[in-house]
Amino acid sequence: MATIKDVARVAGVSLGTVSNVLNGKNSVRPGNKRKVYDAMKEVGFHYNMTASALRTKTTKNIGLIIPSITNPYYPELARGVEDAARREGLTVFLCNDDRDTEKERAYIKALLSKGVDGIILLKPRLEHSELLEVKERTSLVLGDASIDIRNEFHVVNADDVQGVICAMNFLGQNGHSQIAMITGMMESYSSQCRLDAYKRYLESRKLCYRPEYVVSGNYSWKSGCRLAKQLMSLPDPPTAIFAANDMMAIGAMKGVQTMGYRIPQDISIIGYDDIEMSNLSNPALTTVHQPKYNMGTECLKMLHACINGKESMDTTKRITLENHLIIRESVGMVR
Amino acid sequence: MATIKDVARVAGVSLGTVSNVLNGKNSVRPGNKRKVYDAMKEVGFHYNMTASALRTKTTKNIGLIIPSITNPYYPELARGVEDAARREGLTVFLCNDDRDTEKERAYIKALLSKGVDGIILLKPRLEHSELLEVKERTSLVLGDASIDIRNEFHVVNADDVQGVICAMNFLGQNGHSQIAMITGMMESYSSQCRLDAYKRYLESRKLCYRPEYVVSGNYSWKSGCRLAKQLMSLPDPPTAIFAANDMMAIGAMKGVQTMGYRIPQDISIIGYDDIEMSNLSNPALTTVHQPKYNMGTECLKMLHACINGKESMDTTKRITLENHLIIRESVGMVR
DNA sequence: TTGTATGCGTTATCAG
DNA sequence: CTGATAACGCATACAA
Repeated sequence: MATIKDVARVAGVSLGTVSNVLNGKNSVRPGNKRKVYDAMKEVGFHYNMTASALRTKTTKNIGLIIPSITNPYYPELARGVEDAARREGLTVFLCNDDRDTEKERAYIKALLSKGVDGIILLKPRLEHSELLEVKERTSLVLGDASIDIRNEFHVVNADDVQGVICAMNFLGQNGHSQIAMITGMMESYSSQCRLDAYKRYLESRKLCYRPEYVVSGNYSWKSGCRLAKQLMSLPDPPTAIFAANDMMAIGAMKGVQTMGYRIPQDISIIGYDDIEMSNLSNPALTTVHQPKYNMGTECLKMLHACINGKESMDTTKRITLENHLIIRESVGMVR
Repeated sequence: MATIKDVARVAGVSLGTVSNVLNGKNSVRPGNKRKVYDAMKEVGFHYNMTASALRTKTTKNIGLIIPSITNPYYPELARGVEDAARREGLTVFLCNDDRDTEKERAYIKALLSKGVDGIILLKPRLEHSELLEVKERTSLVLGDASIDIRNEFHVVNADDVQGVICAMNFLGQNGHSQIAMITGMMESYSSQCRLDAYKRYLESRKLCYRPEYVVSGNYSWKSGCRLAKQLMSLPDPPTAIFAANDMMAIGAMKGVQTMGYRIPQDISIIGYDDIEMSNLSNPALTTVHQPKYNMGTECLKMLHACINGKESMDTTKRITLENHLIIRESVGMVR
């Protein structure tokens, strides 16, 4: 394997000079630059980033830890991260933590050991103190994270309460007052936010909160299917169901349809996320669009700023992205 | 940042000893081992894999290059790779090449420079000679790749012709003889395989091949929707449509439904891949299941074997995984 | 079993 | 502008 040493020898210049042309330093005589390039070709030189990393203490690698790549929400976000990363010359380690704290910890440890320049951690499960330790050792950006009161972390979130209000308002405009909710897993911060926003909406409209209208799923279509059936079996079933993600919403559609209900004539269904498949359900799903790709790019931009030390006092430490409603066919006027 | 040097000093042993306990060499006196561990805690030691990588020339990192993470086919495969990789202590760089040869080349170059121990390349677009160069520099496993006559590469494929035959047979059993096909992009090797298999099936059944029944999509649901409509507008429309992936199949369902056709009474539709969403279409999609996750784990196993030099003459260089049919609701007896 | 010295391929420092 | 030389943190021969 040819090294810059070989290049230097063949080019008849010194190590330092080769290194300089490699790093685009302009303090190299054009003639020498030429010679170096020729020599690189001649000896078949390949730059070794590992050596560079050891010396400079920067690897140009970052870690992205997501709950699950199988959940269609995350690939798009991951894509946003990757595209933005490539623009900055960064390569990303993609890691699934399966919503498992141990796995999350293990991946962080591995990434740290590999000397990543930074980590983007989505839906962090580690507790405050551990997160602080990570932040001590590398640049850290949190996504979909609960608020840290003390403003200690860099975080980018989507505006859950605004998104829920969007959906609930639209249901309200369509005359719905009996609105059920299929929440996500309640350990999750954003699930709590969404449920809170749901309750607050009800309050603001002087609608009564019915505990039996709130059920908790696990983001899978199967749970949506099962819970929707359960909801529709209530003595006084809802006229609309709001699911905390599209997978569950689509499952819910399937569930109520097998019971013989028509959507949206008999029951309205609204989702959250706007995954591609929500176009394809029958009827097409009305849902809250989350700016997934943008969340990814924003995460990376923020991380990049941290890495480059532009994260001074005045730098934005917190970004909250807005959602918006996508009106399709699954919501109708109340009967 | 504490190094093994610090640990050695604090533990009162030598550098080499610390290195030995780190690498699990059993030739360390228990007492010393203990002292080393204590010292590591005391000085807050963190292992630096970059340094190790420079020295040993192995990074424990690998690259996985896929066409698109947004296509629901790949996340599951990627997941298989990741899970198997973790078991081997490998971390994976995930890269999307967007079916763009330039991007593919760029990613490979970057990965090589980062010293990955191996690369899994899915649906390779680079030509033979370039691939050979890559193989010179690192371990390489190809997935979803066209056959290399000379048996020069390690490759894992799904059995396209067997999968197509599965689908066509099932259609045949249901009395269909007018079967249209929505293919993938014809630059792709597996698209060609599938089309070939389709033609051969027709031939074997003495059915005539009608060019107007074969249309070419781009894997998106929109193309499936458009092309299905086109197919149904033919003077003599087909009784069944076979789409080369589920996204197009589901799009096709949507398309024919908007034209007023009922599935499967008026038209049967069959897909390929068995992505999760195919459970959720209405009616549920009958499709060919591809062992996506297994393809991922098999790719990694093979790569791992290559890395460890077990890739001698007798080692399997080629694996072909079987598909199987998932019968749901979108195919019916011909009217 | 343990210690010492050397090198992995770069970058950085500092004379020249 | 260029060249020599010393790190970076670890692994490995080899000597003890």
